[in-house]
Amino acid sequence: MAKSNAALIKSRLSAAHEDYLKAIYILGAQGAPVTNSALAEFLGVSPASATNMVKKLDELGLVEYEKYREILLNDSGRRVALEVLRHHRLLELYLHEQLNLTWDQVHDEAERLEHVMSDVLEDAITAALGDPTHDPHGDPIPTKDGRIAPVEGMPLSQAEPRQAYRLVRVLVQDAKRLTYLGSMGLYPNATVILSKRSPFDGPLLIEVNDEPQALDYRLARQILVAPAA
Amino acid sequence: MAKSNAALIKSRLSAAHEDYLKAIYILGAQGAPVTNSALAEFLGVSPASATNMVKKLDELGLVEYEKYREILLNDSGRRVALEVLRHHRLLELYLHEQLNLTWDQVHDEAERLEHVMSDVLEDAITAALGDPTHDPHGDPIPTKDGRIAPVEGMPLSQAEPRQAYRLVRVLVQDAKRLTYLGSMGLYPNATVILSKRSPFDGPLLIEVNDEPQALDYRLARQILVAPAA
DNA sequence: CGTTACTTTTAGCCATGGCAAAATTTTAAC
DNA sequence: GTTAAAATTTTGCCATGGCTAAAAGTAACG
Ligand SMILES: [Mn+2]
Ligand SMILES: [Mn+2]
Ligand SMILES: [Mn+2]
Ligand SMILES: [Mn+2]
Repeated sequence: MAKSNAALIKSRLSAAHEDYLKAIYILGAQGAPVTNSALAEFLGVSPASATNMVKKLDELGLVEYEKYREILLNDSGRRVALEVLRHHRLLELYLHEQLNLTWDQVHDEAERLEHVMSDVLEDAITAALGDPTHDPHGDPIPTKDGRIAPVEGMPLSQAEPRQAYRLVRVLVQDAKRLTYLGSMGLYPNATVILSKRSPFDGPLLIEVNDEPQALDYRLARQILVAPAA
Repeated sequence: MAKSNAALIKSRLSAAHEDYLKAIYILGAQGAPVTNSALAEFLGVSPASATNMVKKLDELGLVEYEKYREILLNDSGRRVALEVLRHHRLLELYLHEQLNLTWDQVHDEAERLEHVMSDVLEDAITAALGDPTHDPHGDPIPTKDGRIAPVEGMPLSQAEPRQAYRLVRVLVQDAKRLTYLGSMGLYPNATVILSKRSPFDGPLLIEVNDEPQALDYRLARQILVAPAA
């Protein structure tokens, strides 16, 4: 046979297919079952459109799917999803490190580039970055053979007061919020100390690299930290 | 008005639109009138498909077109074409210079990336390269405001024997032939001397950076040179 | 356990950008 | 000028990936 089955499948996948698979992976990684409506909302399409595409992905042998049930990636689908996610996060890091795009600019750019990147370019970027493991938001970059580091860290909202933590990951996606967090120095590897909690899920008083800052509780839940080394 | 007319038009253009406009520009720049069949062949689509798209481009106000006649870009269309061409050639150079792709790999990659590159990325690449004027094949890069340097150089096939020339541009597109030319050192800025012509449009004996080489006449016609400084 | 609210699928539509085959127009040859 | 060849357009088709509205299924509540 000239091509592997995997290569045959992959060559037929459009950007839409890839975004759906990646979305199913990301939603699944968040713990909850992947429903049609969650998928549709995540991708900004109608539920009818999501049903339509999920049926196609099932026929292509990329997801396990039965009407009205949870949508599950199978091994083939997960492999594709992780490859696209690798592209995305490598691109985000490259754009940030080598081309000085800000961490709130890189997502939208990577969202398009991820679908048109050749293997040669993927390898060139990997080499230029020295085989990196995490993107600018602290998200782990899947390896070329489809492995991905487990989620580390706990929400800053649950940190012990007065302990020094290292910021490991920012789950915030919104560009404006990222800009704001960056203005406080809340990037991966920043040193963060929780000085004081407010009652009623109120704002946290924190120190970021020794600077005092106030941080909204909802944002603090989306910032993951680990005890400082 | 919130957006300029130009911005309104541009936001609706697909990769297909952009490739057609770029193709019309490139074919036109080669001197001959742009016919439907030439356009179809250049893009690898059927003549019916080309007709269909050209009609759309006419309706969008990007080309001047009347049935059975030559296809002409108007100012709007030329502006778009030059912007896409700028993307293409900036990308080719960036991929070659910064990511070490070979000059025969960059075209296919740029052909896809050119359509999904934001203004921010374009500017970042421009800055990283120091506002370059020519791509790895010696093709001029249009400026951001849509100007493009005129074609310089004469075909190597018409060079004066024993004179030192500087290679300025390689019109060859085929990846295999580019690899071959590269193996002889026939890159832009190489010093080339025509040692001897063969009769009957036969091969040329040349010196490339002081190394003797034999070069097919048909390839020599696609290599442009200028008298060495 | 039946009714209601919610989710999901189905049905039918649309725009895009391809194609092949047939019809038409232009061009070239006589 | 007529005719044959070549180029171009028209016609009708297809796959893709959206959408809305209507139908159907699932789940939750009293
Ligand atoms: Mn995407
Ligand atoms: Mn990220
Ligand atoms: Mn292109
Ligand atoms: Mn080029």
